[in-house]
Amino acid sequence: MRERNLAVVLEQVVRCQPVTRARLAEQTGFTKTTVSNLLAVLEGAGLVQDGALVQGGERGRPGIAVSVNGDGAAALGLEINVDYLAACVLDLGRRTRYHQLVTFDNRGRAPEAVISSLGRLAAEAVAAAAGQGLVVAGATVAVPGLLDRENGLVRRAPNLGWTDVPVSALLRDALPDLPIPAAHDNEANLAALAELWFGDGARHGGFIHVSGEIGIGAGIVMDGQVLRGTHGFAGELGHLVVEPGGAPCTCGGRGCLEQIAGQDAILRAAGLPAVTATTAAKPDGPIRELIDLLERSDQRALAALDGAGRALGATLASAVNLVDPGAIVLGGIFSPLASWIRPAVEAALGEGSGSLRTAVPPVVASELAGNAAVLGAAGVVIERVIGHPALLLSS
Amino acid sequence: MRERNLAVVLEQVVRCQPVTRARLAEQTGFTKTTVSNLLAVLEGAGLVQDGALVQGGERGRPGIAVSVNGDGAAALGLEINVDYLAACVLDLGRRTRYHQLVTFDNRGRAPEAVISSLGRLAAEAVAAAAGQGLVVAGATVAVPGLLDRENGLVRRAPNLGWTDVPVSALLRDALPDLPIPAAHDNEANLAALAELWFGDGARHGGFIHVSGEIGIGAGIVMDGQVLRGTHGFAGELGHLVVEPGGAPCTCGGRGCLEQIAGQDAILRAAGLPAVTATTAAKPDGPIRELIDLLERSDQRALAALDGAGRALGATLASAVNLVDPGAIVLGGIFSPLASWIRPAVEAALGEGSGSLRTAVPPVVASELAGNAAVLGAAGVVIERVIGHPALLLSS
DNA sequence: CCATATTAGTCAACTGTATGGATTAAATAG
DNA sequence: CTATTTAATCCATACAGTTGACTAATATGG
Repeated sequence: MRERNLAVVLEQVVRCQPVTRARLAEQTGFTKTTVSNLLAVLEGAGLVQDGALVQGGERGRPGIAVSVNGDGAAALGLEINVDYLAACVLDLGRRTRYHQLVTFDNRGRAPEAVISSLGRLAAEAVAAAAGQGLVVAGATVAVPGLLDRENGLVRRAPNLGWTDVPVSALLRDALPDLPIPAAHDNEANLAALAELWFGDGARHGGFIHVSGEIGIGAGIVMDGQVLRGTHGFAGELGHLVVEPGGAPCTCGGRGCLEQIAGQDAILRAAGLPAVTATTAAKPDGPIRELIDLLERSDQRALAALDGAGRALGATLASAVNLVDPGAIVLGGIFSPLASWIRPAVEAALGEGSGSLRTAVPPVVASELAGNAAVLGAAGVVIERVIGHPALLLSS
Repeated sequence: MRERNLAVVLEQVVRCQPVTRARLAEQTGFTKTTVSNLLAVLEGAGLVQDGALVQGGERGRPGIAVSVNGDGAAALGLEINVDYLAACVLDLGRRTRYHQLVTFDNRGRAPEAVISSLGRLAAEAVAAAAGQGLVVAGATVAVPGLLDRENGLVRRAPNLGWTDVPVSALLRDALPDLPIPAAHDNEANLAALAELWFGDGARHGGFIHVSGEIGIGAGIVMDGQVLRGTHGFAGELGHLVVEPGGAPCTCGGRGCLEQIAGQDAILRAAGLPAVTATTAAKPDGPIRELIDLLERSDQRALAALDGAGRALGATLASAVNLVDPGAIVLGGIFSPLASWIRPAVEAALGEGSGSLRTAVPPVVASELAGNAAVLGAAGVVIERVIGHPALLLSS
């Protein structure tokens, strides 16, 4: 019971950053006494902090501003991707306190070796956090693959060549004991959640985050949660059929979106060499080249993006009819390409989604781009801490 | 706190129908004393009942079987449709205790008049329930239209010709005071929930319930909840595009599924006269005629269903890739037509959904058919009672 | 057949947690 | 400087679930 109420108060503090105890009591329905008691516990755990005096209304005693303690607990976000490893540390105020990305060709490397490297990266991050007075409360790893949440396995990560790897268990060994045990989740889902927590996805209620990487994935966020599906395979936007009977796809189907609007397809259509694996929106790389062409108004490149955008928009129209999102967020490689691809997406989306609804959801570009997954991973930990502050009481 | 714990215990009782107090204590984590106390409260409210002795393990004192009181509280489900009104009463054991359907052409009738008729039907149902010793705890109305849950309005019910009707508020006036205030919800969503609660939808984890009526709708159930979407418009399966550039649809698009696999389209393709409004799967009616043709192996009718099934399957493939359901449930008119339409649906579904996933979800026919919506409406009330038993304590 | 082990359920005292009302603290208004 | 208003805390009370002992009802085994 205490647990739940601690969470309620902490959530409220997070939502209304500097709040007085009196206002918290109003909002949560607890008495002022109870709020004070609960806050005392949270303060003891280093989660909240008293601040300056705040003049609430007109007259009367000013209240004490309570806010989240940005120098207490911290969250470690990790990411394994095809050609890099990344780590970041966020404090409870959701500010980035540390960020590191090391290029690394992980294809074919043994999972244990990769996780060992990741463990070193994580240890550095924990040390850096400690140097800033932060205590890392937990960690989450973003992995590009399908996972089995029941057994804590990464079932298949085709681009890494992994099968049935217990990533979080391995990481738990590599990392010093954390109050919140290490976990892993799908990269696309975490990127979508990052958009919810750190981007402006929250303003739209629910949304679909489209992440273009090697394939095209989508994270569907509704009611503050990712739609995972029965087996955790939801969001396979890239394999919706755009051209019935079109080009064959690796999935066995024909005319999949991925074959038309995927990274390789776009590059090819723009006359650039396709790459087998690459990171979305990295400062250098083939996308940079593509953007150079686009900025020079290269006709072929512009046409490539128009075609991809139309296909993407048509597919998204199906998704909009099914899921009714409040917005479409373009992430991954689509984020830096947004200015060129958005018009076509919006046009096709408008045509395809019935006029029954009042308005077609707006199409916006993600501001997080390539960092979305790591941020989302750290965000998961933050949410855990906020939802279960009791986990940090023992320390 | 009491509220929550009462709900926890009651939920557990519902799940494991005849259970002893000792087993409940194990399952819920409460102590035996607490379980006894909570059960005493629930028994006082007429929600649970002690039964016969039960020999639990090998030796030792036998336990007392606790089960849901089927003769205490009851749920009233109502339905407004284009050409009929329906009511049903379910007890907490989920048995149907009363069921009534009156044919009624509701098109063009004033909402107030319709709800007044519905109120009479509801009053009869309440009286019939009382005659069986049941006390109706609450009611929910199924309405064929888009609704605004924030303000409790039916925003648009095109087939009824309604706009912005406060259905539940009107019904609250028409019905005697109920412990749980009357509510309304979308027909398609309630049908999907009925499949979850009364059909075998629960076995599949999450599923998509396709209800063919005049249009084609879908209720997407995941994690025990309907996916509503940001504006409540989710599940518009009928307006996914199957034939880009195909026949124009009422929604403004072209080549929508509804124009190929909707009731009118199927009837037309089978050489039967189209009807503007009709009830899914009613014993008589055009669907009956179609089934007669099919049973006589009429080629044209068979071809019509094959075509519709292929289109439906192709569309569902998109939905499967996006949402990853554990099953596809064919409801509405598709339920009685399942034997003829399922093969084509499965074939198209198999082709369209990528081989990334282990298995294509099974396609099954709903057993509830036309009654799904009313049952779902009553089910909502049952779930409310089980989730908030405290609401019935005052009485 | 009776003692013992085993399981189900209840009773009485205890503990933790939130509530309610009164109290202290700190500001503004007149 | 006093009255008023708002913020936060203190203390006694009530509620709810836990703990451990106790009674009840069955099966096992000598």
